Amino acid sequence: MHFLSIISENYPSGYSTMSDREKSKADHFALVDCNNFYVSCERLFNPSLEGRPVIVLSNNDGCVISRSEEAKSIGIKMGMPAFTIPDIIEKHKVKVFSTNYTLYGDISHRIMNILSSLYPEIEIYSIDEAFILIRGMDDKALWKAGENIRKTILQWTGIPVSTGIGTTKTLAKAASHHVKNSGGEKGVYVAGSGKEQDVFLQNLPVQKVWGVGEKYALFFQKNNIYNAYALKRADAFSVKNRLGVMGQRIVLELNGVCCYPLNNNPEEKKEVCLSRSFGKPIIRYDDLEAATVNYAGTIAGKLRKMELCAGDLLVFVMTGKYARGPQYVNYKIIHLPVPANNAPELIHYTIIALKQLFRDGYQYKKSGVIASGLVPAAGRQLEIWNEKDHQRSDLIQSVMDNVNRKTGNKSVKLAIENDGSTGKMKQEMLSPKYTTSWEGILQVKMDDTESKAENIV
DNA sequence: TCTGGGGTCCTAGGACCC
DNA sequence: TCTGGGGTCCTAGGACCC
Repeated sequence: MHFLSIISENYPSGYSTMSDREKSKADHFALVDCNNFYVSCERLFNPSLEGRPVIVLSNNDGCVISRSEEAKSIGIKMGMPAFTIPDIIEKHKVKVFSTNYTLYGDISHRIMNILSSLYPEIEIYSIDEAFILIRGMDDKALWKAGENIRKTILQWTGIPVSTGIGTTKTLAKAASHHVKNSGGEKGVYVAGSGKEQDVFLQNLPVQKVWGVGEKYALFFQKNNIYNAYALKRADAFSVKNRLGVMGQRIVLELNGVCCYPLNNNPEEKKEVCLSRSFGKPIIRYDDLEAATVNYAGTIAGKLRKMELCAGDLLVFVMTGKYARGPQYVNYKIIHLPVPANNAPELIHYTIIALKQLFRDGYQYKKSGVIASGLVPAAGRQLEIWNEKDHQRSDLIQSVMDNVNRKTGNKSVKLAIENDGSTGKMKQEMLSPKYTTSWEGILQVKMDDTESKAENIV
């Protein structure tokens, strides 16, 4: 049965009735997106990587998470496990990097600063993307603005970006997708309006529309909707019946009805999570505890930085989902008697949970801690019975924080926190922290005939 | 041997209340 | 066959994002 067989031929009433002229000058969203961001970061400090296939791997050197154009063209797909492609790497001399978040985070920060100096109405959407609001420009001016963004960021940081522009975030996303696939050398596309926009949307497969994942794509295809244009013309209310408001919003946004305004003042986080796969499977309880306790300690630090306390702690453990042998996945939620953000308490409850979760005879591959029920540290409710212990833990923590601030990171830590060697990640091809660590700074050698940059670490 | 990690939002259904 | 009805709050799980 095709639930979407009623396709609305006319614009549903109640939608925007602006003239084309008014529309063209309306507010626009621009999505600025760094091209192959992690690879571009690696190339910044290693020019010999230009023109070569380069990839960056996820934690534990697991999957491919960033690819240069050359790597894409030889068939390396996003998310491929690295161990399945040694022959391609060998044959094409692919340069492989472990992920270096310290470096990428720092470059990202610089780019976002530049962008927000150009356009103060900005929403940082991910490490390599931001939405900005551009007001009162016509198409011609929008193209110019996009080109200027690209030129400025390239000149000031060396990172190439592309910009997609449209009257909603979904249209801006679609435009950005178009830039990357059409190899537009200007690095800009404006979704435009009328016939031109229809053609552009017809060329966008429905599964590439922002908000359409595997399940939604399947549903649309079953209903003969294969591209963004067909989805735009689908009846928003039929879609809502089957997919809920999320589906409806996608259709509305494609029609230029804004459902997702710019969020330039993101509220505080709702949860903080830290989890890792282990380099080697863990069998003993002590090792599992040693690895997991550090996550709790790190989360406590993040919470203090955000001036938040956690009301609940979720601790989980799991065996490798691809491993042979018995499988085990379990979690435990602990409601803290008093919201906390000091390491001693979070670690205390993490251990209580872990002891209940641990079963002998399994090869653990991953564990994690999620803090939720976050409340502002200043306004938290104290519980009279626990106040004494609580204040003691807070005091210990603040003394440690003070010492660490003066003497450097983690020079004082709890005895139970360890050096992180248990369950350590595999990172065999890590580049230096070029921009955030003295040891990582690039050294330049000059002689009479040539100049070359190399890093001696 | 080797397959990432950190998020958000929505919804259905259960518990509970009057 | 029929067993009250309506409301709120919470939570687990699903779907999606980068």
